Amino acid sequence: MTTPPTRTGRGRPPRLDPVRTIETALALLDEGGLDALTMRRLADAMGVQAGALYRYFATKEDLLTAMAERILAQVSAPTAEEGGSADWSARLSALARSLRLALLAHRDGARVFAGTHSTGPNTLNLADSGIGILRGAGFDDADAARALLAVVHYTVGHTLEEQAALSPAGEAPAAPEVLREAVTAAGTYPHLTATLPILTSQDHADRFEFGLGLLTRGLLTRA
Amino acid sequence: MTTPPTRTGRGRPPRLDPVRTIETALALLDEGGLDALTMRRLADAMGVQAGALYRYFATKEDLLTAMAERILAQVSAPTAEEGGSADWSARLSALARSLRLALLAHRDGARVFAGTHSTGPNTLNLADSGIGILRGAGFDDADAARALLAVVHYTVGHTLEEQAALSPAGEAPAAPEVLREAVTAAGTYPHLTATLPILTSQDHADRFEFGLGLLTRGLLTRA
DNA sequence: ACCTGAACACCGTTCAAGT
DNA sequence: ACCTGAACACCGTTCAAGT
Repeated sequence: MTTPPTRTGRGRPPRLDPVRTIETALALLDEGGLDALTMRRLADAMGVQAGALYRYFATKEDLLTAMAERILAQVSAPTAEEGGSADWSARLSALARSLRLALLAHRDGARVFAGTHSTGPNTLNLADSGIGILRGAGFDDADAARALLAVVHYTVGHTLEEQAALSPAGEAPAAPEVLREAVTAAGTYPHLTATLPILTSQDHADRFEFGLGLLTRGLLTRA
Repeated sequence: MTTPPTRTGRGRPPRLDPVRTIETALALLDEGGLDALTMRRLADAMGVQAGALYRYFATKEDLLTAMAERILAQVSAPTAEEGGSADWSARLSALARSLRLALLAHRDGARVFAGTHSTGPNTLNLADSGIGILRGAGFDDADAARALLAVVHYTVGHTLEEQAALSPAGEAPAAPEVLREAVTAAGTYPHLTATLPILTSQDHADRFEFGLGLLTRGLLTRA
């Protein structure tokens, strides 16, 4: 209890360890968004010179990949009771919802995820359990894999847009206003005009559920 | 025929016009990808100093938005004979395929599209005709709008991934190798192991069609 | 009106040198 | 082994001044 914090080797303990660095980077992400996350600012926050970061991350992209992997730690693979007994479509939906929430948990989380290609355990677990749900439901390998990819791509595409509409945080006139303006000004978009209330709605959860429902019901016709 | 090119006003004609600037920017995008497209390099290509670009585009983001709008010019709204007589699900699928191809027509096209929010005519036409197809099929306003958004989000998510796997162009070991390595090394991903051939397949058109089929068949159960 | 020149406040990355 | 200091080769953006 009174041991100095993390004194694993001899020599003086490094000021920089990858785990703390990734967590600090996520904190900076939440504060200022992806564009404000620079190697220099991260180094500052870690009390170190910028060049020192490169002993643990070869490039900024490597750092971002590690961040994406860390973000997916919040995805709960539904092997537990919550989804273990439910039917396959409910379990697949739960996985997709969990992915969306994990991405939403950090500012620009979807951008970080979409811009990297992690092959870490959290990422692979997500994919493995998703495909497992579908194979367990009787889908063949090709259908199970392609269906999981479709669900992930939809989820990322949706959340990317959801966070883009969210990130400006009160700078510009905000997307809905701009769209309403453009549509009404032109006057040549009857279907956009009719659906403007839905298109400018901020009920992103509802939107997400609708698309997710299409995918799972489409899958159901194949089962 | 012998008139000097584009002599519309008096005074000397500007060296910089927005249309040529956007086209040059797209050419630079195709050459080096999004990360290599800088305002300075674009200025160079236009034979001008970097600051001069700011008379026509307030920020780089504005330029990127104009590029996204230009990219969508290749999307053919299926009001013509190709899709005019087909049923609504075929027409909606044709629109989605057309969007994917337009994004694929430029390097990092999906990234440019996903990172911007154009309200130009090409963008609005795409959305209006998509929603129009669905309303014409009998869907109510809410369902038509949310279905079109789902299709667009899926298409963007898919194409983002498709181009990410494509862009490196032979630098790193390429995504499929890395994935195979990570999965086989861990040995704890039975479903990934079983579906590795599909997951590492490069038949992106097939993958896209599968997800698109899920969405349209899911929609069919609502019609 | 349109563009130049030059600056401001930054970037990611590398690498000899220190401790 | 781990980090500093300092540099290299860039960025986006602004703005007085020229023509």
